[in-house]
Amino acid sequence: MTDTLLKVGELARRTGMTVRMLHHYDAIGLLRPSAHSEAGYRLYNRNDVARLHAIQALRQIGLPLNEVGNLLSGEPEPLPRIVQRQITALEHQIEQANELCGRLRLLQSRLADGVEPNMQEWLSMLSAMSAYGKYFTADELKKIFENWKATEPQWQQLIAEIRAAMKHGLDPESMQMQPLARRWMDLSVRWMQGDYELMKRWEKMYLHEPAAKGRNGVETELIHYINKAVDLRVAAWLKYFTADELEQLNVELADEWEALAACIRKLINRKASLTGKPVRELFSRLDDLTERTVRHDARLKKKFTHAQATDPVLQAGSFFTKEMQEFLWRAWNANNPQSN
Amino acid sequence: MTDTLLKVGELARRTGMTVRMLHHYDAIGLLRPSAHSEAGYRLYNRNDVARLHAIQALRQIGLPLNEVGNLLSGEPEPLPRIVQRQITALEHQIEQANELCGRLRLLQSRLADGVEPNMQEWLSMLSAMSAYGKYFTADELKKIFENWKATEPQWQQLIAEIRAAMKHGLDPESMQMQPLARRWMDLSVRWMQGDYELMKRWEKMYLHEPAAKGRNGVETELIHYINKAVDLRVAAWLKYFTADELEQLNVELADEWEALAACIRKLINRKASLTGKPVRELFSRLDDLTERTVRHDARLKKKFTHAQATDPVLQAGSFFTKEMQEFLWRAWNANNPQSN
DNA sequence: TTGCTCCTCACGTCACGTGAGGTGGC
DNA sequence: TTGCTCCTCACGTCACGTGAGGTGGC
Repeated sequence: MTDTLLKVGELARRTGMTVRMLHHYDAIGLLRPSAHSEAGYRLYNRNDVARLHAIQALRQIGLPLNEVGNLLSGEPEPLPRIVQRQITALEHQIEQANELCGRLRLLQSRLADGVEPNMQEWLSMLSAMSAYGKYFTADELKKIFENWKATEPQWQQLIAEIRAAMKHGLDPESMQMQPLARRWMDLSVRWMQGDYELMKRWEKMYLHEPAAKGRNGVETELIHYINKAVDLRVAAWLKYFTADELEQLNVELADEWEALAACIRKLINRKASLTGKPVRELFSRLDDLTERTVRHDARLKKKFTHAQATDPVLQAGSFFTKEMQEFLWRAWNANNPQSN
Repeated sequence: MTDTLLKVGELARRTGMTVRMLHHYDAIGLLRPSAHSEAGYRLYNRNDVARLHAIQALRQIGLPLNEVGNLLSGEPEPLPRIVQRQITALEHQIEQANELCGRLRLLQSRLADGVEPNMQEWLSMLSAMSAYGKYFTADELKKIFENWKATEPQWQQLIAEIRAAMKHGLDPESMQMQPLARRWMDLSVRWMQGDYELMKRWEKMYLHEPAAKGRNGVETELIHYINKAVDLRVAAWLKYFTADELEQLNVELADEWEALAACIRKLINRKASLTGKPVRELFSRLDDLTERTVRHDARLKKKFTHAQATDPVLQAGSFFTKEMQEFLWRAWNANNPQSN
């Protein structure tokens, strides 16, 4: 059987390449036609065609031309390893693309439920997104944004109050700031669904990435201001608990503590009997809530009660006002005359 | 407050760019410093910095520099649409990467359970993979390969028999070929899990893509040869059924039909009484299997029985040999003297 | 003679990296 | 005077696409 010789155009048509590609492969020495006609036409024989098929196969899996050339000239690197490398590279690339895509979708959905922003707004949202992207995965961001929507009104209210305090020149370490510190902490926990690591990361990002603030973000000074109050509160807790113990406490019961405070207020207002049934029921609820807060750990419960009863900072930041705390104290003594 | 002017190096350091990038942006007119020092140093003011941030944000989402430039010079195309475009493009890119990655993983796993092939084998596997990729998704291929492993021994056996018949010059449309045609069809169905569309696509690919055959694939002529027998068989069925009706038949009971044939063989060998209990039980099993084959459709059952009893091609390709069919006929008449 | 295929330069792409060779500011 | 930063060319990258200008074969 005679060896059929193909000219470039013919070979190109049969293999789905362009003539230019074959010229290029010739130029870089990847696929030299094994013969030339008298007029200088490239003539490809059966072996050349086979080599071209190999080249196409290797290109398919994403190898650059020089690696293809090396492999075909008997480079020692085994193909399985190369395939593995390509898989790893592709996986990485897919992950990157997925992350970016996720962020873009978030951006899109945030647009969908707001007003149409102008170019400036858009750009700052974009900047913020890429800043977020340095610290959080798209999935984390999705959760954070969803929870943000749920807690936004409370944040607005709280931030307004903190801003007012700051404006009045109130010392952040004063006792009046403690209730705001407590609310700040509670809201943070609720926003981040109790994930302390996430909270820390958000704060770090917020303070380090100017773009993260966006157009109408909270001023950095406000963060530093409230952090002083928060630090004081945390320091107070740490006088009684280790950091591990603190993390064990259930901090998602703020609503119930508020409700209990409202209940105490009512009893005070209607001058209820200190030894009456409503007050006894109150103590029962207080005990129950304390139990759940310490997750039924007797040792923690003792420390918790002691800290509340002793520490001025914690008392200042309590859900209960001074008046309520005194009421409770009197009621306790009235109901437990033998103690003390 | 005086406008702080930054030199390139300074700006680069603060924004994580390289000096060369800023030079480039200057050269293409994307970010011109608003002033120059006497010595020709680039001096960037606050606005320039803001513009750079916008550029960075827009680049982050994957826009090329010229689109960034157009947007910043107030191009009418709204950002939401651009974001949507980028999302679509990314999704497409992710899909492509996933497909390729899937194919590479298949390749890898096929390597893992075989012997270590040489370079030539590898290349032909690669070529085959990319040919497959034109017709099937990675998921489809995965299923096909898995089922292949399960049916491979039967295929080998069947193909050897067909090859022998071809070698002996047997007319593919002869009656002797019908049992092979039936087995071919049954095995195809089992391989592709009853997905006719998939079967068609595989055949189309196999005949159109030389690379799909690989190193030790079945010859194209064998496919054409057996197809003639298969076509004859299908044509026979179509004399009695519409194409839709044929698709309704349950074709995954080959094993049970084989078992029934073995049972008949046994009865013949031991010269069992035509009216005895074993034969009556046989008819009961036959009826049951027929019922399930036609999926309990009375009309189909009638057609099915009629076709089997009438058509020479179907009889030739039956699970039952001529001898078994005659035995069944005699037994039927012996047990149903009033009929006919 | 008319198309069609073939040939060899050679520039352009995209967003810079990487020198080369030289000057300005403390 | 010594570093450091700055300047302006200018080539290289990667795998070709796209002409330009000309020749060979039926």
